[in-house]
Amino acid sequence: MVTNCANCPLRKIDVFKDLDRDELAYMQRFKHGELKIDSQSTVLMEGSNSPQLFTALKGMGLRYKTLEDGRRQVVNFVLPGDFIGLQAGVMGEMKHSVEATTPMVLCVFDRSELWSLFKTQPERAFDLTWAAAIEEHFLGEALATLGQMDAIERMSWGLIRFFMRCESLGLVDGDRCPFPYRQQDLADTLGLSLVHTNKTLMKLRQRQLLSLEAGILTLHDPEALKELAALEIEPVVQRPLI
Amino acid sequence: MVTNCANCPLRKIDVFKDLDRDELAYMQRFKHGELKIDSQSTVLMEGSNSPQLFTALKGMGLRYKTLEDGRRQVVNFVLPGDFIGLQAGVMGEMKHSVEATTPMVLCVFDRSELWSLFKTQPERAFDLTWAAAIEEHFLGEALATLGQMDAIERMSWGLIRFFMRCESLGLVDGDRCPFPYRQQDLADTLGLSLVHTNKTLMKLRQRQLLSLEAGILTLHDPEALKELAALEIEPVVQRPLI
DNA sequence: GTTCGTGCATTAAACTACGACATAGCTGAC
DNA sequence: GTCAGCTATGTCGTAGTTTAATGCACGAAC
Repeated sequence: MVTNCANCPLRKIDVFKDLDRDELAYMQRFKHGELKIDSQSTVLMEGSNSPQLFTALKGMGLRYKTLEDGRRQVVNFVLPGDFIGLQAGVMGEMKHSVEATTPMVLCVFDRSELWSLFKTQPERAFDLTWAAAIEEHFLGEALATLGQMDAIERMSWGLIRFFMRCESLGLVDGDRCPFPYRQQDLADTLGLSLVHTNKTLMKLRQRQLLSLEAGILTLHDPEALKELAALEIEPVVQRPLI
Repeated sequence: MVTNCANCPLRKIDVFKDLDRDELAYMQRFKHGELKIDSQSTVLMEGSNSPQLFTALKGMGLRYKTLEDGRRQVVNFVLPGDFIGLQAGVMGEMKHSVEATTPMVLCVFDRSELWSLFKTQPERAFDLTWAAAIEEHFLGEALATLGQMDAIERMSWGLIRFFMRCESLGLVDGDRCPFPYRQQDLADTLGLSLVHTNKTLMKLRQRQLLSLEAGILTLHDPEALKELAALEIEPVVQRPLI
């Protein structure tokens, strides 16, 4: 456990960088531990009584909301380094859950420890807020996509965005990156039906812009895709705003 | 100026509560000042070189993104107490702007002061992060709305959400609240065309669920609207998560 | 006062992108 | 083998967009 936390990506993304040289003290202070979950298992983050916050360490998944009638909206893909849980429990209506699409390792720590973090480790708190700002920005962009763009634009946007996130995590090999999601997941991300998602993917494949099979996404022509996405996409900024 | 900051809503929403008894010191420490803008004027928040953060003090407006081809997505309505500016400048593609739809008063302070806030006033920093979490949650809900709901559901959701925000600010009089927006603004919020927005509004009016005229929104049957919005809406929580 | 212009709400008619449904193929699990 | 879950395509209906015309309030010019 402790050894695992030594190379905890929390540090990698600088959210808790330089926390403490003593790993044991780190564990104790934040009461955090490791949680392994299988592929396809879900973590429900109900209302404010979700006492825990997570950071994804390994694996991939997705974060989504469910409506009572079964409709599902994927809010974002979950990649290593992502901080999850703050956004739950603010208001109380839709169910907010995280599902692993590959085996995952999460770093868990107690929500009650958050306040002490702000008091004792302002730098880390600052980084955490910065992470929230990045997420907020991403959601605004997603909102514009669902509100204004058609199927092809949405698909291009979604796949490029995912690819670039992988890129910044060093998960890209040439023009290929892992993509452990089903077309249904993509549909629920982009606000399209499964069928239409499939057809849109086909169009892009036929235009030789990408291929998507066996959990591998390949972008043959990222530039053309960016054109289609109707926006000039810049890489994700990692550095703070001071 | 200083007197104006004495009843600065920053305190009201507890983001900067109990900052300093001395208003002058408050002003000096955060180099913040007052900015009055007319109705229909806009503030552009380009990339990371937007050096300022705002809090809305008085009036209403909207925060939106613009695509190169002119399409516009309203991200959220701006009401007194809203903290704006963190989300800009993280990545760099769509233009992010704020437009006043009534005369507004903003409280401005320097982005460079943010870091000192985290070091010296952890409680305020904590509240700020909490505010970001609320916003993040709202955006997730908006995303689910644009991705999964049809026109009537979207309209019901949007108007109820706005009404409840007004409620929590004490701006509601009976079943009426101010609504200083055009139908085009609503359309760009909900991802609908202007004509369809109009038709949808008409349907809801004919069902006696609401009326919307002369800048006043009246909800005759909030319960029925909540049913239509396909979600059980809870009031916005103001208290922190410790 | 009339006349024009401008901005917004309203309504109707033509067109289209997308969803619903149905069906079939493909793969791996058992 | 069968069964379950995912992908692939075709047809058709509809919820939505686009365009355009009308009305209506308000202000400026004269």
